[in-house]
Amino acid sequence: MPELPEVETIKRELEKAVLGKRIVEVCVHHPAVIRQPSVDKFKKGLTGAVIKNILRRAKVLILELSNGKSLVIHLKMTGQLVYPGVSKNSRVTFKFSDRTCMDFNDQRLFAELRLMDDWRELEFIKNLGPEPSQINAGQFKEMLGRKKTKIKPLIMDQSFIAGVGNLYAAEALFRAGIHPGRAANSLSDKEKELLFSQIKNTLEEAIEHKGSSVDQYVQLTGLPGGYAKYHKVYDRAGKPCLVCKTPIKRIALGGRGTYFCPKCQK
DNA sequence: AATGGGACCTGCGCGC
DNA sequence: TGCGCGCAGGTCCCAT
Repeated sequence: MPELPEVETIKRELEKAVLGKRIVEVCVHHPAVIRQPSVDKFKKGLTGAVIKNILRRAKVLILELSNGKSLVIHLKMTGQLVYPGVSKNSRVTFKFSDRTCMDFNDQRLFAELRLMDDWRELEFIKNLGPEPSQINAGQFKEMLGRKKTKIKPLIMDQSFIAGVGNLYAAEALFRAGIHPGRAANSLSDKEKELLFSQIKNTLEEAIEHKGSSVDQYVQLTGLPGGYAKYHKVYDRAGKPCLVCKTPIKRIALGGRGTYFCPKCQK
C-alpha cells in the first residue's frame, strides 16, 4: 500500500522519466478510476499537454500540465504507475509523443484519477495536516497535546499529519517504544519527541530503499521496493521480536491490523 | 468530539 | 479438489 515513501519514490522516478514529455493519447480501459471530470473531458484535457511539474502532497501525486490543469493521482491500496508501460491489464494508458507510454494499473479499483483546474481545491488536499518534514518536534508535541485519541489511529489521520499509513505507523511506534493504543495526550514530552523523530527516520529510510513492497506496490520501473526486509513489526504476528524475541502481537485498532511488541512497546 | 463500523473492490490464503 | 469465507487497507460516510 503506497504511503509517503512509496509515493515519493514514484514522484522522483516520474521526474526522471516523464517530466517534459507531451501526452498524445490517453486510453481509458476502465472508466471507474476516472473520478473527475467525465472520461471524455479527462481525455480531451490531457491530450496535447506537456508535463511541466511533478509534486507530491501526502500520498497524492500531482502532475502539473502546460495547459494549466493538473492530473491528480491517489493510488490508494493497489494503484501502480509503470513506465515504460507494458499495456497488460492496465486501467489507463498514457501515450507520449516519443512513442513511449505509461500504464496506470489498479487491481482493486480504489484508486482515483482526476483532472483539475486547481489541485489545491481538492477537499482532501485542503484538509491535510502538515508533511512530517515541514514541522519540528515542538510543533508535533503541541499538536499531540490536545488529543485524547489513540496514538496510532491519530498519526494515520491525514488531517493530523500527512503521509503516514498503517505500515509506517506501526514501524515508527515500535521504534519509539510506544504502545499503539496509548492515548495521545498520555505520552510524555520525551515520548512525543522520540515518536516524531522515529516517524521522520522511518519515512526517510524507507525512501532510501525505494519503499516497501507489500501487497501491490512497485516502483515506476515495475521493480519492487527494498524496505520490506527491514520491517520490525508489520505483518510479523507470532514471529519473535527482533529486539527481545517476544512474539509480535496483532490487534485491531480503528478497524486496522496493528502489529506491536507487547514487551518493547509500553 | 471521538469512536466504531460498513462501504468501496478484488485476489489470496485458509479451513473444511 | 473445490468452495466459501475472512482479510488486506486509504478514505469516506453514517451512526452512536
